[in-house]
Amino acid sequence: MTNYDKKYESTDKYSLRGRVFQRLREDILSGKYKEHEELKEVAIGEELGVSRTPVREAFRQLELEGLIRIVPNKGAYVTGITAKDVKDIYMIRSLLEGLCARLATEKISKEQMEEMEENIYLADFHEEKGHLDQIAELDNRFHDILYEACDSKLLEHTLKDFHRYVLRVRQKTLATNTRGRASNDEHRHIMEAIKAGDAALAEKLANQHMINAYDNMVKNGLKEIYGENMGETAEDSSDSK
Amino acid sequence: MTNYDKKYESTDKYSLRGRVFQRLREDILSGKYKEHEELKEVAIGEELGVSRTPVREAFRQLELEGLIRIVPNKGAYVTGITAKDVKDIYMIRSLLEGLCARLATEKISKEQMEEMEENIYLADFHEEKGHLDQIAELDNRFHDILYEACDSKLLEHTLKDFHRYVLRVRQKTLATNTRGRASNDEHRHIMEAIKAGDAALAEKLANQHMINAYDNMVKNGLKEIYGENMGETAEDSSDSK
DNA sequence: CCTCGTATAATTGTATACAATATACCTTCC
DNA sequence: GGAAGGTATATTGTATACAATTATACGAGG
Repeated sequence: MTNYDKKYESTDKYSLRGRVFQRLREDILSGKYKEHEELKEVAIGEELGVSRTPVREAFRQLELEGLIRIVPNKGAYVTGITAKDVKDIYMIRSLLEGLCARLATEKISKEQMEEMEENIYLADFHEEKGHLDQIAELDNRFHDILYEACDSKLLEHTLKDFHRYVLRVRQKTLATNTRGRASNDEHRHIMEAIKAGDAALAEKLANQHMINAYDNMVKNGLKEIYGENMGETAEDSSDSK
Repeated sequence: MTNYDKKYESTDKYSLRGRVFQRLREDILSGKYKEHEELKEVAIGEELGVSRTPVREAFRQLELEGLIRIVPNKGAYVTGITAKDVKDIYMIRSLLEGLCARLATEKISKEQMEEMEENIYLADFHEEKGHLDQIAELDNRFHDILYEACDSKLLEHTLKDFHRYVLRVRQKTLATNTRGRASNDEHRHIMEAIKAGDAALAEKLANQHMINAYDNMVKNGLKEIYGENMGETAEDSSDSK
């Protein structure tokens, strides 16, 4: 057990700070607080019935998670994700998910393997029925299983960070297209490679899975959301005020 | 400009919290505070002449940087790095430094290219003279230049995180061996590949550079520092008290 | 001698008061 | 009318007081 999971253990669910942190993270990821929106300490505190102290500490944590940006003596703002950020993240994830799949081939446990198979089976079912929410949920869970199976807390932590970071964008694009089936087929092939003990193939398939996911995002509206200026910041348009 | 560098801009150097944060980070990385040592809010506050509030906020940031671990209602402890952690980091860095070198081949600026060449030239000089401190400094700087040259704030940020994280270990191993020359030669080859526009070669060389660096660490005392139990935690030996 | 429990001390968690800073608005002067 | 400056207000930064929790020491009971 490394320091990294203990770090996560310590993300205190029951202290006020921990609850504020988790609540704000949820609200940012779900879109309740929109990009570039200012978060005021007193307003958040009153809404949650706590003082400024735990709110401030939660802010410091959210900043390091990359979800908000704190400008000294000014305020805390929900960060925007640029199209360039998304591209970079998928580039990085492509390599690291490949590494993760390769390591998982050696390290995956029986239970994890079974949950992975069940995950794919269930996703097929919900795909038939058109249950978009469940499909998204299972998709997320598939990757989490993979992360946990690689037996590297550091890699797991890094990948979960990136994964969470792009969730905001994914929610806007995945629900309206037909990527679900293809994605699950790719999951199946990755799983089969791992089960067969073919680490090199698992790595290659996981690499490609990320590339496909990104390509699909671009095709299905990423540019519409973030503008044609892929690579420029979305924040520049709101800096006047 | 993405949110990530703005995040870094906001690492306030002049507020008390920012100064405490940077000071503690320095002290942890330099080894003033040893692994598993407990950091007490009042003690740190008195030493730096500030109240607990900025210290607490600095702790929250240090935790997210992975330098300390906060156990609710108990305390803050300097994190230990296990041999497994180091191995995982170098595995990840190998891939990402390769990606970084590949991207840098397209994106590097004239100034960055020149600083890189100068860096290698200077490192040769100090290698001749046996200036170990300068060699280490130039080695760090070479990688920072590479990170900055890839034109991805996200990748840069991620790599700097990992780089900083292993510095503590590296200081214990690099100063006493003859890796300096070989390392600088590898830097030169990476630089030449970038200069020649050969992205694939630059990636491959950067991959291998990390693998070599790790192999050298293992040969030169990593196990002595962290025990033979590569993969187990160093923290288990201090949990009784 | 060991174990358990209680009291006490030490430490962190939270709230609040006060200080410093930034923003907005209004006045004044050109 | 517009620009410069100052004052009021809002917001964050810091310090401190108090509450809650945890660790420690000590003594009673077995």
